[in-house]
Amino acid sequence: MAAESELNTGVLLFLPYRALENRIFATLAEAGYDDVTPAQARVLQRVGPDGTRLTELAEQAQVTKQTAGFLVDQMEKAGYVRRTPDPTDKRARLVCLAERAWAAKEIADGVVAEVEQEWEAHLGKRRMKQLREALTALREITDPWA
Amino acid sequence: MAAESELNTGVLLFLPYRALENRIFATLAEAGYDDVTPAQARVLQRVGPDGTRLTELAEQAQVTKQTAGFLVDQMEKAGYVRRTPDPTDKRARLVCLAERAWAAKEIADGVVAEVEQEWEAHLGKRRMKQLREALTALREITDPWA
DNA sequence: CAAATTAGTCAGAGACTCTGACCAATGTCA
DNA sequence: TGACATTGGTCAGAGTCTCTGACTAATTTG
Repeated sequence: MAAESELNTGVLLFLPYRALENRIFATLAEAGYDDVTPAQARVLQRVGPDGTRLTELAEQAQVTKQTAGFLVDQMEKAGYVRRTPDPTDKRARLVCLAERAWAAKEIADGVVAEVEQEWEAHLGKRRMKQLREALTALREITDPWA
Repeated sequence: MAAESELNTGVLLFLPYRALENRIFATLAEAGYDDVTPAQARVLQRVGPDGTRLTELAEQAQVTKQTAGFLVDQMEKAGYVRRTPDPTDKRARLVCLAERAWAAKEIADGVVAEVEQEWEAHLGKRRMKQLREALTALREITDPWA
């Protein structure tokens, strides 16, 4: 290789992202949550505390509502979510986190905190803060739901 | 929502990454390269200038060699890559970029440059530099091939 | 040289995602 | 109010992606 960092910013973003994701899945699997697939997790992550509609989940996870429905079906069978009728719209149902999801989420949050600490230890408090600050600002122009 | 940024660093990394990826695929598709799939692209990205072995592609893209082989087969048919015998090892073959891939890569590189400029315009030169600097440092502990 | 390793393929199955066609409830507006 | 468009969601079918397991051939190691 030649000079310092030849990588484009996309790859630079992706590398740590994937490292974190891998850690989360590995820890979750060890703890017995080996039945969540990455595809399911991408949807599960977006379920809000008061439940979220399928269509909204689909949009945010960037899949079709059919796909989202398919994944929610599986997660429902596996005990991660529940569907409850939406009181404000008889067509809709709210996807809500069930017990198993809350428990898994607790573990996942723990891993995230752990990894963030490792990163801060490596970068130093100042650069870690700058990183989060820049990424948060970037969100304004890259996150459609910001 | 409550305070400022409640999002964990993983999500923060993923959001801009996906925004960039979406832009690349959209532009590529407009330019007639609508036959590369995301899965293929993840492998294609890793092909070095002098060709790369299937096994190495598989490792870096984090898929099995069977999967990598399957994707390379398709890209070979579509004219994106070529397989040439590895002069140093009769078992192996080198996957090399073909004409169509070079052309697509040029477009993709253009989009990346464009998006990076937009980001810099939004963040300012200083914060963009800090961002890349922090990400590059992070690579030391998150990139197995660093 | 025999044994272990490494590069890659073949076969089959499961997981993921999409398009198209639908139904039911809601919203819009003349 | 009542037709029409929109929105939330499902069903059916097909194509894509990925994995596990088993196997061949070339290379490396002791």
